[in-house]
This record gives sequence, structure tokens and C-alpha cells, in this order.
Amino acid sequence: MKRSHTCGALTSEHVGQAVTLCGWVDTVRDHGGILFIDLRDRYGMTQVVCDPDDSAAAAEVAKSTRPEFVIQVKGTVRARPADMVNARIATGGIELVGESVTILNTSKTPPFPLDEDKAAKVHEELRMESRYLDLRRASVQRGLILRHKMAIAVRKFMDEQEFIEVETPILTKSTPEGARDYLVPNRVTPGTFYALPQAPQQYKQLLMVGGMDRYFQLARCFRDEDLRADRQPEFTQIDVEMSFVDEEDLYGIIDGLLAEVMVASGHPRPELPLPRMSWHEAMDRFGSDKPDLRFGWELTSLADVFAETEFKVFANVLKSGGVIKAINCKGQAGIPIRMIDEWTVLAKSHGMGGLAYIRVQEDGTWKSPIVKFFAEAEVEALRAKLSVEPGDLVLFAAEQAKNVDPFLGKLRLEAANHAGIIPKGEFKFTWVTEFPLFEETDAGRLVSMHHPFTTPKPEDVPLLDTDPGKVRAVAYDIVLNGVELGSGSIRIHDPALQGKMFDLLKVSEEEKESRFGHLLKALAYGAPPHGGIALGFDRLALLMAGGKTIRDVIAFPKNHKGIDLMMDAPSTVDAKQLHDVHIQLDLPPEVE
RNA sequence: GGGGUCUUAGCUCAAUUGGUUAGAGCGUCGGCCUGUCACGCCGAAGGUUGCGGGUUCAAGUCCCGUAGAUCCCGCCA
Repeated sequence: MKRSHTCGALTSEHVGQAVTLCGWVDTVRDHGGILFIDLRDRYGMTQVVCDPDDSAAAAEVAKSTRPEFVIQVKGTVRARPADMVNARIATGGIELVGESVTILNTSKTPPFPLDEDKAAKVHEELRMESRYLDLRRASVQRGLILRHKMAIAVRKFMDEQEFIEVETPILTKSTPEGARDYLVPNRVTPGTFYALPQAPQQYKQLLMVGGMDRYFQLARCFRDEDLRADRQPEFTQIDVEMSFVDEEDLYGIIDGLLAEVMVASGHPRPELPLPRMSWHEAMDRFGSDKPDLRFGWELTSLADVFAETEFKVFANVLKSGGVIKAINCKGQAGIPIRMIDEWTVLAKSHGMGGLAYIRVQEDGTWKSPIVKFFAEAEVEALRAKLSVEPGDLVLFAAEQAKNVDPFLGKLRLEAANHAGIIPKGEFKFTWVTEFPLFEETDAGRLVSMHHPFTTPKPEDVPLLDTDPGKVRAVAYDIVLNGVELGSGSIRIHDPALQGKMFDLLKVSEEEKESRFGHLLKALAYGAPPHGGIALGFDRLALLMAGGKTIRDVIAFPKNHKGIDLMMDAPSTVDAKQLHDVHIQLDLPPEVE
């Protein structure tokens, strides 16, 4: 071994020992005679002292080092004088007296400062181009180490629960629904393609048919869609499937899993079971199927308050079957009018006529363009229902519920973010259950909200014939701090019911066969009742790490356009490679 | 596909109403310095103001186009 200890290992216990350290030069402080080197590796930082009076040769070599040189230092551990202890680093009580310094490798000057504070401000593009240097920073390493700890915790817990990790293929079959597939041309049979999996959905169900009973996988998934701060073209899911279970069993497992992940990430163990609410309740109270429960400002229905109102706008909405709802943004009366103007634009884009508001002055008077239309009793009822106090800002929306809820849900988040009231360092989980089985497209067609193998709630099965839009599914999301962490369902294992689903979804026999034939065939051979979930591992890591983008917890992430700035991928390939896989390019005219 | 923001030295930024030779801190290089820990002090080098065009006596600054980055909408069963 080239080293006896790491740069984070030495303490006062080692004083007097002869040791060898290796690492990167973090800083050199040259006093003309005596010279200090902060030596850094993954484990920490240790101060090396080179005094020409101790070893002229070592001091000479040390003098020629520069930041990011890789060196080996042999020497003796010495306690620092009491007034020279550095309390900010773990090894601050000792220093290594350099008796021999060897330069293992030199380094060019990095293109950006690796110093934590400064690096945090550098354009991400530049850091990504030289990600291997960015990775030397402790904060980046912390993210990857956290991710590792999480993965270990997941595997340990799932193993204890009798789950088997099974790898499913990366080269698989294209499924035209859902996200766009990444395609891989097949050399052997010209004109055919593999697709990279968007998720191991069908494989995991086939594993249940195969009797694996409990399956999980840290599964890499690929989706060729436009990216976001929390979305990469390739990402990792904790994929889970179980046989002979109902949703309660699944909640139990995932509750336990998330508790272990929280602990492994250095956070408090959440109280179990994790809270639950129905999809309907989430939409009604928070205007979102992924409610952020870290703050209040809930949506409140005012239909009863304004049932008899003379205010025409509200009366007309109620008459046409719409709803009137409001949120009380506590203490936000002082918000500038230009914010309200901005939100009015948002309101109109969601189909509202406008955005009504009340700003409650400190003296208790209500400043609002609409209050003058309210009856005295309505004002009082409103005050009581929304607990209106001086300093509050009340925002109204009146329209059809399907427009009001999403709008107020978005407004609630915007206003809370603007006010800066969302507490940091809190973790508020919730299950959202009983998702609708279908949603209606603009063209009036029914499509699966989750996927076509999702089972309807047994008591809602009769509605499939009469009012399919009202059917609730045994489908659920797990949500943390307003972020959808994962999504799953209990699957259909009854071929007759599955057939009915395809009829409702207007899937033709042909499509059925080409897209799901293998799965349908398998389900006919004694498929056990089963269900599962997939959790976004990168997103979970991001939330545990408290970072800003998913790129913070991925070693080599791609940018917003799916480009790996370091490798410069994707790239063109040469004609021979294209010829081998029988591909001819047909590029748009602007590409030269 | 659409919208917002950004692009000036290696890095982070500044530059008045369009007006002299585009500045600062950090970093880099050289010199000095024997207890610092973001060491200190002295000095130096370093610029096609993303790129292309236009307006003007004069453009980092105004206009048009374009490239790249980033965030959002659409999209992501």
C-alpha cells in the first residue's frame, strides 16, 4: 500500500506514529522557510508541516507542489500546540511532520476553483465538462456517498423482507404508449430495433407469474422526453412487485422501506404508518395529486357561504355547477400588486375569469375589489370559515372544480414559495390513494391514468358499464414534500376484467396482441394476484440530500438537452457503423 | 414545439446617458517571508465583451439574427 492511513483518519491517538499519507494538495502555505500543505482525500484533510530544519529535502519537494498535485508524504504524527488547533477539521488536533515528500503526479491548474464556496457559484456547464474535478469536492462526494448508503439500506431491508433482486433486460421491446423509447438498431435482423426499457413493468409482472413472489430491483430506466431539473433521460427506480397482496401489504412494506432510507440518510425515522389521503381529498384540499403538507393554506370551499349571494360572478358560477374556493395566505397582505397581476395571468390561463382577492389591513379593514358586493352575513361567514385575521391575503377562484382545484393548487405553491414560508429540513410523506382509473383526453377518449393493468376498486366495477369516468383504481402514489416519489397499483389478474379494460380503452385485438400479447398469454397460466410500485431513486436521493437538482446526486449526469458535456455524447458515428446496423440517415435540412 | 433568464480575463463579477487605453477580487506566474490553516506583503502577465450583421462621428451598452447554458410550459402510461 502506498499509504498507511487516509487523510481523515489521524487523531491525537496516533501522535508519535510513523505514517504515510497520499492525497491531493488542497492548499500550500509557504512561509519562506516552514511550509504547510493541506492534504486532501475522500476521507478528509490533514495538515502536513515541512520544516527545512527537519528535512531540507522534503521541504524542497513540498515547495514545488501546486494545488491538485498528487503526493505521498511519509512522516511522524505530532500534536499541534494548543493555540494552533484547527477546530474546523476533524484532524485539526494533529499534524503530519513531513520527512519525505514524493510527487506522484502533477496537475494542470483546474479550469474552475475546487474550493467549496467558489465552486458552488461556477456555471454548472463548466463543472460538468470536467466532472471528474467537480467530483473531488466534498459536497459532491457527500451526495454520491448518501446515494450509496440509501442503496445499501434498500437492499438490506428488501432482503430482510424476502424480496429477491432480479435484473431485467436493458435491450427489450418497444412499447408505443407512454414515453418515447430510446431505440437500438439490431444488426442481425435488418430493420428491427430493441428499445431501452421505460420501466421493467411487464417483466416484473412476468416474474410474479413465474412465482418469484417478491421482486425488487434498483432498475435503470430510459425515457426520451424533454428534461427538467428533476428529470434525466436515464434514471433509477426502486422497482417492487409482490404476489398475494392487497394494497395494505404494499403500504406496509414501502412505509418500512422509506423509514430505513430516512435513517440511512441521517434523518429522523418517520412515524409509521405514513399518512394517507384519497386522490379526491388531495385535489379538494390541496389542488394537487402530490400535495405539499409542509404548510397549510388549504383550499376551502365557499359554496355554502355564497349560496344565496347577490354577487353575480359567484352566483353564476354556482348556478352552472361550478365551485367557489379560496386560500388564506396568512400574513401576506403586504404582497405587491404586481404579484397579484402576475397571478391573475395564471388564473386566466387556467380558465378563471380573473383573480379576486382580499388584503386585510393591520387595522382589520378589508381592501378588495369585490367585498363591496358581499352581504354583511357573507363577510362574517367568510371571516369565520377562513379564520381571516389582520395581515392575511385571501385569494379566490370561482369556476368548474376541474379548473379551480389545479389553479389554486398551483397558486398555493407559488404564493408559499414567494413568501418563503415552506420549512426546510422537514419531511412530510403522504400516500395518495384511490386514483381515478381513467382520464379523458381532449378528444373524449378514455386512457389509463396509471396503466391498463391497474385493477379497479371492486365496489366500483359495476360503474365500468355505466359511468367509467367515476371508477376508482387500486392505484396509489407516495408523495414527499410535494414531490411524487413513486407510483403503483394492484394489477388485474382476471382475464375477463382485463378484456373489459381493453374494450373501454378501445384497444384493438391487433394492438392487444402486438403490445401486450406475451403478458396476456402469461396471465392466462395461473397468474397470482399481484401488485407493486416503483419509486424514483434519484428523486428520493435528491430529497434526502436536500440538493437543488437531480444532477447533484448523479455521478455523471446529462444536461437539459440530454448531452453528456464531459463525454460529448451523443455523437455522430462513422459510415461503417451505420452500415452494419442497416441505418441510413435522413437528416433535417438545417443539420449539415 | 413555446416562454423567461443568462453569456465581459482561467473563475466570480463591475463598467454612469452610447464617449479616453474595458476594471476589481480570486486564481496563475515571479520575488520576499519560519506557525499558517481562504497565510501575509510586493510585482507581472492575462480580453475577438459568445458569434454574425446593423444603426452611429463613436457600441460591452441600442436594434436584428444566431449559438450555448439554465429554469418553466407542452411532454414524461
